[in-house]
Amino acid sequence: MNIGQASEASGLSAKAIRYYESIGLVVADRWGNGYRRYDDEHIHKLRFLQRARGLGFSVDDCRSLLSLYEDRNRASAEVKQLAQSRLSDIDRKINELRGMRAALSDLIVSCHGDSRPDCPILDDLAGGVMVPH
Amino acid sequence: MNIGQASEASGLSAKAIRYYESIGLVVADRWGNGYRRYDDEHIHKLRFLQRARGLGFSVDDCRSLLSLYEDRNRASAEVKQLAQSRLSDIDRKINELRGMRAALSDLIVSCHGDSRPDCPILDDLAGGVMVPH
DNA sequence: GATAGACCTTCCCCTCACTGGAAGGTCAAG
DNA sequence: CTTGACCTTCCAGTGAGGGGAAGGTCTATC
Repeated sequence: MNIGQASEASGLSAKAIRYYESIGLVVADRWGNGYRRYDDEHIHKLRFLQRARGLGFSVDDCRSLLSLYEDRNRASAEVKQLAQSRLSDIDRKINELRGMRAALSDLIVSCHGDSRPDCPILDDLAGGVMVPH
Repeated sequence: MNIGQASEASGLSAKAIRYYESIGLVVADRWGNGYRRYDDEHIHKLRFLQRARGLGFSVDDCRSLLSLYEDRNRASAEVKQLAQSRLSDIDRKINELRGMRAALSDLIVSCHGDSRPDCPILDDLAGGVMVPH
């Protein structure tokens, strides 16, 4: 299997796969012509990476997860802890975005949005004045 | 006012202020000794930037907002549209994070998290199998 | 007047997780 | 033999600054 098929099979771009190899995450074998050769084990790990990245784990998290995955004797507690810390990150981000959303939404509601030049959004940004409800 | 006071007054780091100057957002005057000099107008714009960035506007958005702010004849509709598109971005991100959160949370619940090596989180990442409720 | 320390300057490299592109090698089909 | 798809490595860039070096400047103290 060349990198093109590996890309298709894993859902990662060829660029990403080469990048993961360059940082030592999933290192392919080589054919005689220098092309990368992937077997099922590689694809498995690449899919693992693709899914973990999709869940928001950093590449560094993925390195830990992969090594935990390859260690037959690891405790699941370690993995759970990593996942829980990711969950906290996600919750924090969601809350932050909700705060932004509320502020921005208030501003948008209060802006008539026509051709008149006075705009509560800019006024708020300029002065930091709270928009009255 | 030197950059240190400008930093304190605006809530931006000196590095950020220099960066904004380097990309032409807020360009300071200079004293005779080469130090940057800030007046109230500069501080005003820097605070504007700080608030807009805090609401998640990109630096490029900020460039637009600043020029809209400086244009006495602009229509508020333009600003409102920019803000609304930001709001959509935020909603999209929140939904994406909620999806991640749900998936991750399911996995965490199903993982006993003790010293046993079998771990549904890793199993899911490895196989892409849905965790049964 | 010397010196210490706080502040300022520019400059360059680092981040993160890749993406884009250039220059060139390899392979299968026609 | 050529075309086009595929592959290789390497270099540069992204966003939004952060870290730190090397050196200039200001103020206070001795």
